[in-house]
Amino acid sequence: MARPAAGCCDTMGLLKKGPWTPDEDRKLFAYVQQHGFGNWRTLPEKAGLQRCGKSCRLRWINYLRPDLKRGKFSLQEEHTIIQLHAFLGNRWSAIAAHLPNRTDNEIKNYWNTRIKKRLNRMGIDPTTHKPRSNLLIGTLNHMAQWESARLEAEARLVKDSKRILSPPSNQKSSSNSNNNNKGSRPRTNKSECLDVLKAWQSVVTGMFAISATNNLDPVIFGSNQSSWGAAEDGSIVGEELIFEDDRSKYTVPKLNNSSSMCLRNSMYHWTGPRTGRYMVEGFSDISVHDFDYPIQIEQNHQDL
DNA sequence: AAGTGAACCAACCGCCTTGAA
DNA sequence: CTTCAAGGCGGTTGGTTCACT
Repeated sequence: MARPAAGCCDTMGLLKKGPWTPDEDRKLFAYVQQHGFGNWRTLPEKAGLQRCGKSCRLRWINYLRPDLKRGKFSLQEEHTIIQLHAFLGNRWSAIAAHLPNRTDNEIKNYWNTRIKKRLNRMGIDPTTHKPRSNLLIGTLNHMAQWESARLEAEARLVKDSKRILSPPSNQKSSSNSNNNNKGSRPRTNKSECLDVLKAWQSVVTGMFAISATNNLDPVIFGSNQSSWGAAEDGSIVGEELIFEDDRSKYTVPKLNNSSSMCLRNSMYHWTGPRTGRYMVEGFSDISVHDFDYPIQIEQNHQDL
């Protein structure tokens, strides 16, 4: 095919390239306003521009079009982009079709410079929208250790419970030669395994807290199958963590006897009574999976 | 104040699709 | 059916601005 150099109708190298000047913008805008853009190839000459038609078209579509909405993307727009990208992939024009007054170029830039990086920081593959395996493996190893410790502690609890229940009432544990090797700390019905649970909670919430202090987005780890429940006696201590940046507010509720945390469908899910708060605002795209756990989402006051 | 790297974004490049001849 | 022009699209580049040291 005797086709000119791809991408440009300027075969002689006579046409201007690079940033548009205000004067060029005025000429293009005035011409399109008056005549419309019938044929981009012939438009530059008619409009008195030393540009190729393709360049004019791009300038009009991405910058001069009067219906363009410029400036910061709202949280709602960001949600839409992430969700549509999960379905459509890098089909920017298709995504742009769902975001009135935004250009595909703008969305593409926003994705590549911000959302993509953020997802990466969170250990989520921006292409597949799933947790990255290496992070997952590391996390799973870590979790496996905790799970192992938990099971061990639970086994010890059961064992201790039997021992506590079995002696006659007149025999105190402090006088029991089998039970005095670690001092005479009185037993309570607070199980030892709860220390593991507390530690686990501090690790999990710590992840979020660290993320917050580093001005990063919360990290959501995920896997499947493994599950973890909260203490049954409600003795876990710790406060609900709330932190926020200029756009979002994140809440990590404390675990107690009426709430629990588990892994399912590659996500952590907290369950429990409604607190009026939400888990991780701003990432509903990530949370939208076919799980049957209610996730509280509270709209931020700033956007939406 | 100067230097440096990161972040941002406009614009370009090259390939693909579409529709007319 | 083939060819070709034009428009459309996504990837990439490079200049500018910002933040930090």
